[in-house]
Amino acid sequence: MLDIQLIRTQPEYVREGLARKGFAVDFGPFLEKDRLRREAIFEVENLKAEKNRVSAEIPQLKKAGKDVTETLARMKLVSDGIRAKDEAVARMDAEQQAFLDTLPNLPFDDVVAGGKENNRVVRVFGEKPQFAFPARHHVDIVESLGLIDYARGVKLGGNGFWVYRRDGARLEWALLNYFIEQHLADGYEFILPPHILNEACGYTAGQFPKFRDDVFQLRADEGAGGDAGFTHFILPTAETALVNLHRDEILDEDALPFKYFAYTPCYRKEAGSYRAEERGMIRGHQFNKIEMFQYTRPEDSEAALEELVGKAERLVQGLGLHHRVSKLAAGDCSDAMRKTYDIEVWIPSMNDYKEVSSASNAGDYQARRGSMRFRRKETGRPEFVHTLNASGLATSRILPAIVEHGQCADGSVVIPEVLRKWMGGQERLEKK
RNA sequence: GGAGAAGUACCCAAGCCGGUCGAAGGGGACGGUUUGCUAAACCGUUAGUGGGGGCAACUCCAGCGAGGGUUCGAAUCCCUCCUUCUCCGCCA
Repeated sequence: MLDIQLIRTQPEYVREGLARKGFAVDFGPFLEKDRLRREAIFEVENLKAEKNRVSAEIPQLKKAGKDVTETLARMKLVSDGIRAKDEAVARMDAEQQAFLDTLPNLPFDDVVAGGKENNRVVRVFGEKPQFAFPARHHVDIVESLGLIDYARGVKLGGNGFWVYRRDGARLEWALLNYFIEQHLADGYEFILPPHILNEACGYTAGQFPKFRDDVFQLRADEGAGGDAGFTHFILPTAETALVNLHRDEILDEDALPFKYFAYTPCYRKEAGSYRAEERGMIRGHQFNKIEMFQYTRPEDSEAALEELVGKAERLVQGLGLHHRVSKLAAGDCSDAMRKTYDIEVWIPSMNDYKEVSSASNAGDYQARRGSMRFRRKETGRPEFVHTLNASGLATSRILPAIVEHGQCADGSVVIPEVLRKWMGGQERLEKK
């Protein structure tokens, strides 16, 4: 959610920022409605003040033995007026909130306008691997080595699911261990959150109401639940859980920044997004990811974003995978984000880079939605924190990259050094 | 899953047969007096927050788990939901 005060005082600045995201808006009608809304609030609050005043007098009048029937009748009218005006204000509030909910976050000033085509590569690590033999697709490799069982994944869950087996499961787990070890070494707190979250979590993250259809929702029990009959959903990323950890809290300034990481599978519908070139495990309904998350003071969030990107990059570098880092144009950032870097790893079979981490600064957008604040010692006043998130990392594109980058002529795969201690010391994945 | 009980400010807790109750009391915290220092004692302050109006001083509204309802008036009565505790059942 954007600061309504900012829209009131600098509508043109906000309009321009949103335009860079490709979001066109005219605040004229909004500001006029906002004015009427505040007028109505003023009126109804004056009525309430009168009601309170007279209500305090009634017992005294009674005590003095005066007849209050006329006063009661008059107050009945006042109360009816309050009720009617309250409803009108509630309608205006709801309309205003609905409008504010549609507004994406404002990109930072250094984020360029436009979509994907304006993304800029800021760093490159390593080079594209060259093979002296016909390089194979990761699906062929993992199937021939018995690492991933696609057919049975489909049997169990349908298209978009797979089963890790033997060294495949072990490699997946080794990756997660490698990530966890790094984050612990960097002083991040390890979180294992619930995977089933309530409605408010989706709202705070900025995913609801717009992206409700992208997640798996759980139908409420008979008689319970919200309008649509859904009260909970399965998280599409651990970010959704982590951003809600401190919802409705006022934090100590001294305790900031909070640095968290969480492991969860991510569950996504990915409806209609299947593409032939993404066969395998590039885009599934369930994938494993470790998510990093920070709560910072506003003045610290830019540095925190660089820290998060750096951490994600080092993880990929530790695996020896060729990758690049891009700064996204405004239109390619998620709605809730002010600035985003993507880390993309080279997938030889696709002749392309695929995202393995996205690091973003949400500014106070999520903090406003979820009311996450800290008390500024200098002023004693609460302020909204900034929230940042970054994958660190998603495995489902790392594992294909590892097997394709490390493949040998004999069909075996070299295991990255850093993972071997979780692979029983094995150096290679071989046909058993 | 069933049956009970409870949710009040930073914490504990009174109020709960409706009306100067936005809320007694205690603890804690903060400030002060006393003091060689500390402690103790005593005095004082302590609803934060969100939202209106006002240049401002200031003022008003909301708020006793959440949301509705009854009433001129609700912490107090009614309904729904959430959470916690106790007991029973079931179970990894």
